[in-house]
Amino acid sequence: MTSTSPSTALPENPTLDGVEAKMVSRWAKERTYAFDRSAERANVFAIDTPPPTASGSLHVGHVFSYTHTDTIARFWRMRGKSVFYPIGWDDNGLPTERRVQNYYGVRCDPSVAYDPSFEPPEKPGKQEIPISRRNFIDLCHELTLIDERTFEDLFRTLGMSFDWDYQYRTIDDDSRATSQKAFLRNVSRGEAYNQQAPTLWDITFRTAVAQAELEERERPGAYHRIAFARPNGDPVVIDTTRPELLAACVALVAHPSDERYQRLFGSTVTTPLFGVEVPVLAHELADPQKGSGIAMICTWGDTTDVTWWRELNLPTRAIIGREGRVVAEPPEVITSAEGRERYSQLAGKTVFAAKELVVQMLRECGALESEPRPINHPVKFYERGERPLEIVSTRQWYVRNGGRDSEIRDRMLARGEELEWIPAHMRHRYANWVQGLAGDWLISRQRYFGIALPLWYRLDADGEPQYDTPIIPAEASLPIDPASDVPPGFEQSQRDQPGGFAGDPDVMDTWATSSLTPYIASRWERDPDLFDRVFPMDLRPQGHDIIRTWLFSTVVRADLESGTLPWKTAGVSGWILDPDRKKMSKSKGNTVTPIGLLSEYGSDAVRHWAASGRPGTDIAFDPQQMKIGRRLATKLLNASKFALGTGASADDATNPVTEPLDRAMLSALADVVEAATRAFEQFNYTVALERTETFFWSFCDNYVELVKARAYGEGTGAESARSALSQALSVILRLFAPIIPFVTEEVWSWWQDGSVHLQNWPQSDELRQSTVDPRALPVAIEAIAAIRKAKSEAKVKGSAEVAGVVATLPADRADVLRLVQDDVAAAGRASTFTINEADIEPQYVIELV
RNA sequence: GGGCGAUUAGCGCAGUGGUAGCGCACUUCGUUCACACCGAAGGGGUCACUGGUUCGAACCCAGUAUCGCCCACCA
Repeated sequence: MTSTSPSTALPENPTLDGVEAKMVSRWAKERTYAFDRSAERANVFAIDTPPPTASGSLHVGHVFSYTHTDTIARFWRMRGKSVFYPIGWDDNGLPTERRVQNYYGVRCDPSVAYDPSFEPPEKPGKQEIPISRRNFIDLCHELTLIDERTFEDLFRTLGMSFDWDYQYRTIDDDSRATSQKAFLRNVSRGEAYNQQAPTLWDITFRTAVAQAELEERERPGAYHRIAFARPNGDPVVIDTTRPELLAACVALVAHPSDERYQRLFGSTVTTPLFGVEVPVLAHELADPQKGSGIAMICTWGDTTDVTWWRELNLPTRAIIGREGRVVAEPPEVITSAEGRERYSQLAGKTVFAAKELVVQMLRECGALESEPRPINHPVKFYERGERPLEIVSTRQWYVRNGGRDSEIRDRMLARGEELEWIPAHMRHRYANWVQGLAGDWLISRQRYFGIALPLWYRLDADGEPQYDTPIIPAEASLPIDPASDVPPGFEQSQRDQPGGFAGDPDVMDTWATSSLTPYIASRWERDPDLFDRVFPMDLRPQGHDIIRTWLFSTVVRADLESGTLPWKTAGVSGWILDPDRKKMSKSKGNTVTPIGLLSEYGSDAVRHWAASGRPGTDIAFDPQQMKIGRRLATKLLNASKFALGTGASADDATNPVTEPLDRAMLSALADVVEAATRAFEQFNYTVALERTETFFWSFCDNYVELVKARAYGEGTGAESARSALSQALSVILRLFAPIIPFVTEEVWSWWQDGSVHLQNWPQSDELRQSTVDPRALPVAIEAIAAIRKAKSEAKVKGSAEVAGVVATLPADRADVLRLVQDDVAAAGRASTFTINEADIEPQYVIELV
């Protein structure tokens, strides 16, 4: 049989130039990656793709982890699954607000009236322009759309096989309706509640912050030794880093077993400066080793204060307001004229200024036992904030997540056990977090660009909101904006009037919405047919830094709403570290933008580099590594052209493979197929790549060299060679396709129909040869390597003629060598080839011309 | 303080009981004959340390050290 396939059209000079653009447009036009929604659930592979933060920028870390998921998606697609691979954009929340603020030079001021004709300046001015909430939100929508277009271009260039018809935005109406509906279901089942309570508060952004958004930073501070007075005038000295909270002091506390303070428990002392009588109490959390062993409890200097305040039933004397300044009114308990006068000097001051003044006052009245001793200590910050958090009493909405309820906590821990984790040890991070929860999930935020809490409150005759009985909208009316929509049974004129209603002014935490991505992407209750085919999903890919936020909150929501895990497997990816092994992040300024990498090395090269990072492991960024994939892609072009240039075509794959070398090569390839398949099934794209790549280079360097002379000839030997080349190339392209989709598609297009990405994943049994000595290939390689070595040592070129080769090796290996003798002689350009048998290590004597 | 991970060639990394590997970098040689974004042949490692298990340990066990990450109540 000769090569007659009309589809074979080899390029003169194969090149990678322009291949990305060509394939991106072809895949879009042909809808290569469209989800087949007629598939039953069992035949679907559904992925809960992380929606990138639209206001950020994509960096090389995104390229890394998104590539990992894409290889898995492509593998399952070729295995015949209908792959549900949507993409969303996380565009609600504070990051967007900050970006809009900087990009346009504006500031949201809810007191400003809406200006329909407002246009932002060309360039941001020095002074931020105050604009209405509605204008601000319009700009958020505008800018995120621009950003998302840029992201889409990058993802397409990278070769992500998303189905772009299943896009969502976390701020679009569908996401808003889903988020509000899920929240209202939580409310109706008693899983969400509102409460006035001490709240971690960011004074810059003026919003409450959840436990999951905290981070600790080392900050300089100082111990201040302050003397309280016993009724008899004896001093009791405490150490504090927060002397400015003295007016908020409600008690002193020491460890119950601390002998130094035993006699004080139950007695009272008087605060300096303000003359307030406070009790001395005992509590296990007081650490005898810290400071003087006795601490001042204030409302509230830190989370320990909150614990003490709650467990010891102490009164509230909060003095720090939402702006981070001392409030105007002193606590009622300060009654002395002197105390009230001192307080009035503090009122309105920032925490920092108040601290200085209190220290000065203490010094003047002799209550400062010694000068402040500087220390460095951990201080809690909002992860995006720049000033330490304060604790302020506010009313907020919470969702029960096990933080205050051991039954729910145990259930969430069980979910963590039920989930398959890749890599397995990430399971501990989840358990660690859930076990350490300090309270329920605070989901309300005092911000603008977010999804509104879909509630109103009745106002009583005094205009006070009735928080216990919120007015809940009908699900069909969602999404709603309580700031402009009017609840059923009320008139707009009753807004904010006594006896009328008020809209909840807050928005939901961004995680309250992104915890619903499995519901948003699968169009929960908007498209029940789709939902049933894809939920619960198969895979959640994500970074390990957001196990405590995105992963955990998604598990919570699915447990509460559906009583199930949201997905079967969590694939946790590692970080990209810079060459100094520090995590790359924008704030450190050590990020690498992917666009330059993609254009310099090509998408396949960058993907190859990404796929060489094992699941879950951090990897140091080194642009040198991009060259490996580039070289592979180039090799694939040239080797394919050469193999097909022998005349091998798609039709030849059905020719009988008769030659031992060919049969041994195909059997070795069958082993590779099995290993790669097993690896991919375990999400290990790295091992799949490594096995395929090793085989491919040996295939090029050895098998193709050994067989080329025969393949160019005629007869059964030539037909066998061309069949083996055709089969092997087809399989190799398919094995590589998930990792390097561009070059494989390019080569496939030269000689095959359709997209390589829609072909069946290769099966080992199609390649496995029933009668073959598998040693034929390694023995042939050993022989040709010996000839090459002799030529290299003699410093002659590889194409030099060889007068004769004498091989001496054990009888059974000699038999194998005889099977491939002609191929070796041809490839080595040896005119005579003699095989002797002896029970020694194989030995080759090469006589050069 | 609790938890998790890492430590293998100059650099980046594979290798989980059977003769230490890959890529980059390095050395030498080789381009009309698929590929210079190339090929061939080389050099280079007490597998962090100390014990133990085993016929045999980079691998299993115990401990130590160093680095990194996560968590924990900031006096």
